[in-house]
Amino acid sequence: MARYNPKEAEPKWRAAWAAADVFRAQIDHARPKYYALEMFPYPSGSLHMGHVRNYSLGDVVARYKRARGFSVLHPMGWDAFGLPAENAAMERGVDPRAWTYDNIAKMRDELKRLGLSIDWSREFATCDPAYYGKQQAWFLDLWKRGLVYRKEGVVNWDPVDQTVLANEQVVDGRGWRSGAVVEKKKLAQWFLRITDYADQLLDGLATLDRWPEKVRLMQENWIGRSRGLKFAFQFDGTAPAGFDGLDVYTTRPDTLFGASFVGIAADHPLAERLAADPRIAAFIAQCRKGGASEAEIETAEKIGVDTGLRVVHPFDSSWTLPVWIANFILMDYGTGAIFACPAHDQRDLDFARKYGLPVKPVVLPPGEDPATFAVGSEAYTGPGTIYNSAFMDGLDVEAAKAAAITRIESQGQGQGATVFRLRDWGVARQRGWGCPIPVVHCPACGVVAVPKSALPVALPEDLDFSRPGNALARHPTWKDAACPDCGGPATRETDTLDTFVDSSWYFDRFTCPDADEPIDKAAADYWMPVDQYVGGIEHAVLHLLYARFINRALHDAGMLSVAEPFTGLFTQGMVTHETYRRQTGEWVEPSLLDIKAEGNTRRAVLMETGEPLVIGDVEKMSKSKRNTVAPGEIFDAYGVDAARLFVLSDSPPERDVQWTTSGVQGAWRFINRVWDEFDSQPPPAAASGEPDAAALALRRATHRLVKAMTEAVESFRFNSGIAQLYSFLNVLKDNPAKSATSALLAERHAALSVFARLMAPFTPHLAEEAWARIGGEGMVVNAPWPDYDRALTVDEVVVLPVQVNGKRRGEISAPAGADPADVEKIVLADPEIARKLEGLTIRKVIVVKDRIVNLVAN
RNA sequence: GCGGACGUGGCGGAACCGGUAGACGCGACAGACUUAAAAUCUGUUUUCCCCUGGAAGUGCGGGUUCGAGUCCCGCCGUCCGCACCA
Repeated sequence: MARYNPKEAEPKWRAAWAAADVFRAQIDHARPKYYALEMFPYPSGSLHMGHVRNYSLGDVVARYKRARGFSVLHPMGWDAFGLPAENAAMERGVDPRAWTYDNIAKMRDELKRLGLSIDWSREFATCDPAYYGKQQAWFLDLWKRGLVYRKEGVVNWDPVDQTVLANEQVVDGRGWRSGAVVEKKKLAQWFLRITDYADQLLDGLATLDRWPEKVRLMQENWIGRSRGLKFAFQFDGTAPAGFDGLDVYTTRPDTLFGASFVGIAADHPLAERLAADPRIAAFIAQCRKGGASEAEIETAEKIGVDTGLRVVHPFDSSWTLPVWIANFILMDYGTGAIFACPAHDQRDLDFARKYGLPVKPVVLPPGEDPATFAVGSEAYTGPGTIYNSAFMDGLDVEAAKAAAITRIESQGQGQGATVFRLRDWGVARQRGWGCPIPVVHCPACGVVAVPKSALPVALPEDLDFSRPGNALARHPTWKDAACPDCGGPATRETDTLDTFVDSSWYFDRFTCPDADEPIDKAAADYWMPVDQYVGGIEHAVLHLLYARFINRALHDAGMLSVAEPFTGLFTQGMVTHETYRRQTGEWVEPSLLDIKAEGNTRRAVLMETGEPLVIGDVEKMSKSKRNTVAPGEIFDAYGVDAARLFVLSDSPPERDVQWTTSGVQGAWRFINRVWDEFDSQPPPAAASGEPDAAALALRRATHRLVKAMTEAVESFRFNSGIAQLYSFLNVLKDNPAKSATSALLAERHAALSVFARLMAPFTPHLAEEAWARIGGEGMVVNAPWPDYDRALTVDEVVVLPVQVNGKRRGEISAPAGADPADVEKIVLADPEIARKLEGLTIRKVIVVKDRIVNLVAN
């Protein structure tokens, strides 16, 4: 049997594709367009299996759509700014620019080796001045439109990376990259007004019907829209200087008559104003000390201090409420102040019980008696009828909310309000390896935009990264500039933009990588939106929310016609591997060990010494657990197609896939068996006469395969599709060329031609080699996806299982589409089934056409 | 605590609309080829039993239905996201 030789075939076909320039994307209004995109990689220097999976998945889509006649855009670039380059520079004394471009060169070679259907002519890196200069241009446009502002504010400070983090980049109170506990720091910051788009971003989710429900939900929760009432309490007696009233926000205005006290955050300006009182000062200090980590919040007891101030109830001027400072109220949500209704809010209840404050129920649960209903240690938050509430008595919760809002509005004390959890996006980073914010600070004119003619504001060549901190800020001359307005001496802004800004519009730029404007509208109008975006779930709220925001902002600035950038999103699972440790606890990498199987148990030993190892959990491939497998080594051993095939075949794409050596060997075996079928097929001979039974059966199987594969690819069930290819190969093996009639040989040739086209998105190199072997015209990459005849996907005679009372008791054969009455006759005439029915009377016969027969009998 | 997803052989998984549960692959076992091994090929492989057949079986307990892995109710478990959000 001839072995398939990927070492020879794979480079040959990649060269052939490149020579024919087949993947160049071209605007062609005669054809439907398709934009397939995978999240672009950070150029870390080496390809890992996660990349192999991500880009193989996207490549299946891109190649399939090409074969279906779409004009396809499938580009690639590099998310190239960011801290790893600075860290490499600091640790090894290399230049971050050189380090990054070297890594890009290495990874480009590895990616090209994967045989992806990429239009490489559109490649760029976000650290190219030609890219970030255009980013600076639209940044200034957004500034002009009021979407960029500077504000002194409390920011999340990562003490390890020495930079500011956005809220989205703080996970469990720690920096998303460094893992360091985040500190609060006051700093002048640049913000993008993402909150202006909160409603749009939320409502837009409803239109994204080809996004995973999970991601839409995560964004919905992150944006966190809530509707309620914002109103001001008047102080009883003299108001503290500078305070007319006390603004609070509530989603439960229906419970206003259950008010017990008013609470403010420790960071609230009023609390700070009262800090002259040492008791209050001490309490504020105590609150600030408390960490923001998950565990601390979980266990933190609700504590507070009474300010001594009192405010007047909005619906009863004779009723006053005490004002407390409480640790469970957050300054950065709502107004940083609440009115508390302990009977119907658990936090308020815990607090009220601790400090002996009143608990007065105002919502009566259905079926409860108002005379006896009482709240114990659990607040009642369910539906019910309002009572103890003057003008709201008898209303249900929703009606009471509306009534309370109307009354407050008519009193001029406040109004219905929508509040978001989403905060504006702090985009400035105190880093040298990033896109400079294109402004100068002039002592006379203030903050002044750099004119577009002077863009890009490029990074200097000679940044010093030997020490932590902002290399740009300490550069001796770079920041010196003339003010564009008055010409006087001024200082450049030394903050750079968050790298998530870089990745928020690269897909737009891919449509026109050489345009003078940031986005060429004609090109973007043709290609956008991205029809299928593929990437990891970890970007569910970071990148995917920012990109949606920026795209909308650019749309509103007239640069784009499309508001939502990605109409289809697919989030793929991770690549995992078993972990192995020595008895001492040290991790051992897979290449150093041997797995021995005894029956159903497996044992791992160190290859060199035979030392037994502990087989641990299956986890995401990571350097720290040493459970990685280098793609390059797999490509060398089995070829690229085997690696692609395995990561695509072994699990559904959205789930994690477990890398195993035996699995990739299975894929390699399949490739050789496929090759053997093509290799053993003699040159096409004239088909002789009518196809015989075997040929017809093969034809039907082929049409069934096309149907199954088409449906599997369309619905991202690539693993099932590949299983169909495996099954079909078994059919081919059962009809070998060497013993075939000439009619069957002709049918085999047709089947192989279909097979080559169906496997092309998955194993593109093998498909070309196989296509050439059977004399296919041109390259398979240019061959159309095969069609199928629905009539041929069903057999003429179907085997129907026959159940008696729901249990399988036999089967019969019937013509496809046979009338239920005829099927019933066949069933009743069957002696085997008659035997099973002995002593029973048939009560009912259910015939499901071409599927099953069920006899109900007793 | 809130929200969501998922529980199927030794393993990854299939079963798309409620219609033969376990496709396909991996592993294991047996056989062929071989001096031998690797590779390759052929076969078997959910469990149990009184084995020409039969029973049970998709986390557990109920329900709907002629028929449930699939739908409904209640538990249990695993994973993910958010988390003092007023």
